[in-house]
Amino acid sequence: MKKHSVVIVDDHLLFAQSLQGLVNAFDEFEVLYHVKNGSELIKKLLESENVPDIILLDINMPVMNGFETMEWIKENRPSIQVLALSMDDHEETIIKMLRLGAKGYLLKDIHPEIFYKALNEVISNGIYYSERVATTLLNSLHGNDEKEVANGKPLKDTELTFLKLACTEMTYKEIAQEMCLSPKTIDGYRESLFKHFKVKSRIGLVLYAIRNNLVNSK
Amino acid sequence: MKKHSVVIVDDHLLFAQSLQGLVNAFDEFEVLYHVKNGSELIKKLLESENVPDIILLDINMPVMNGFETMEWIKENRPSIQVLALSMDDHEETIIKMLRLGAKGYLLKDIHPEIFYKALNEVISNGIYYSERVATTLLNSLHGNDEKEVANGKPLKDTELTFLKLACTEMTYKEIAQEMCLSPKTIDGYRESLFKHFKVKSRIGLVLYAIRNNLVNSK
DNA sequence: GAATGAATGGGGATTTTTCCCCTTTTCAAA
DNA sequence: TTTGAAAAGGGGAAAAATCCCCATTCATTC
Repeated sequence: MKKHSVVIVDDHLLFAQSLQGLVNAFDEFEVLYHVKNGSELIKKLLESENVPDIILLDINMPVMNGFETMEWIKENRPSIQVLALSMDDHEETIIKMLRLGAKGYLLKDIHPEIFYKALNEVISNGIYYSERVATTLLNSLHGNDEKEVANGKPLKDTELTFLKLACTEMTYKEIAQEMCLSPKTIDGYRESLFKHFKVKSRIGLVLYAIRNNLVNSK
Repeated sequence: MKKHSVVIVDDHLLFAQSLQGLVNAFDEFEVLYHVKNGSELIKKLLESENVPDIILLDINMPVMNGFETMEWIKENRPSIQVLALSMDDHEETIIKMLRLGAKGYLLKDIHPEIFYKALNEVISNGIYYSERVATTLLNSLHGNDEKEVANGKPLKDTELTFLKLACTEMTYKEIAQEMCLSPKTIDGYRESLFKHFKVKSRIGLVLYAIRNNLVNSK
């Protein structure tokens, strides 16, 4: 029986190496290779005709993160089953990744047996949702429509730009100059995002953005 | 030859399991057991007379984190060599952990061979500093005295309490009420921390606190 | 006892943030 | 071509944050 091939994309070498050992311990799976980020993955995929069955994709990586990488895979190698792999259990991150086409979302603190189950499920069913991820998805649907819009709708480019700058020590006046807009327009963005995220102050906005990975916190 | 015994403390089961496989693959080491947090570790240490040689200690854990656990080990099982294990490469975290008595600080993205080297070093030399950690330590010493004081001196309890509350949507007035102090005293803390951390605004303070794990960002 | 320094707190001014109500411009759908 | 919604921008005021200078208390040290 031919083993299902797995590729690991994770910048934490220790984790990647350990994970590779774990996967190889399963009879049905074997690791083709592992790479440190999306760029390296794409290079490997382009230069090799050996297409993996499954990609285990970390989200938080330097150089090219999981979201960008997922987009590329969806566009160029749609047949590969991608399982997102992250420590981040925030709703927005999970939803974003699944919308981009990931077939499952594994939290790094799951039990190895569940991990094994996930690999099998994604091969046989083309999808794997853990209970926790399914619950998260349900919760996001059960909220009122307002919240659904709030958490599901992607931010416009200008809003995201503003949000990133709001997560710095710049004043709104400086942000306005930076974005070549009137301070009043910036004030409009601010008010809009306050309502959108249900926060009461710029501090709340920054905390929300960081907690939900809308900006790089580090 | 008796193998050196290793205990893993990490809430990421997948990582812990994988790491266990890696350690067991080394001839000189074997994993005694792994636990999910500090509380479980202490329970195991107390009920078993089999004292491990090395503890691999994650820092970010629910229930009982790495700092608290380290303090307990230093107090009650000082003979055990503890290697801190974290994704967090921020200066304050590293220094805090080493001051608490960790014999080394491993970043989770290190190469498995370096990991192997670290295990051996901590057995033979009682200490292992990676180049990156050593550099971080050096940088923290090479800064001017002001910075050394700023980054090395632990915060007073009141300041830390204020800092945590400042990382919420509360106004200073509300924080003052919460801490049963005059708003003016709070203003003093604020100004002091601004200078201490070289930030210009409350936003800057929040970002600094989160980036340096002075508060829980999530 | 005097000096030093930290913790606490006040006065007061300026800047920034926050909020609400409004107008103009733009741009695409009807 | 109209119309309607979204984006951009404005006025103005209240609240919060920021800053600087200073007073009191209290313990420690010289």
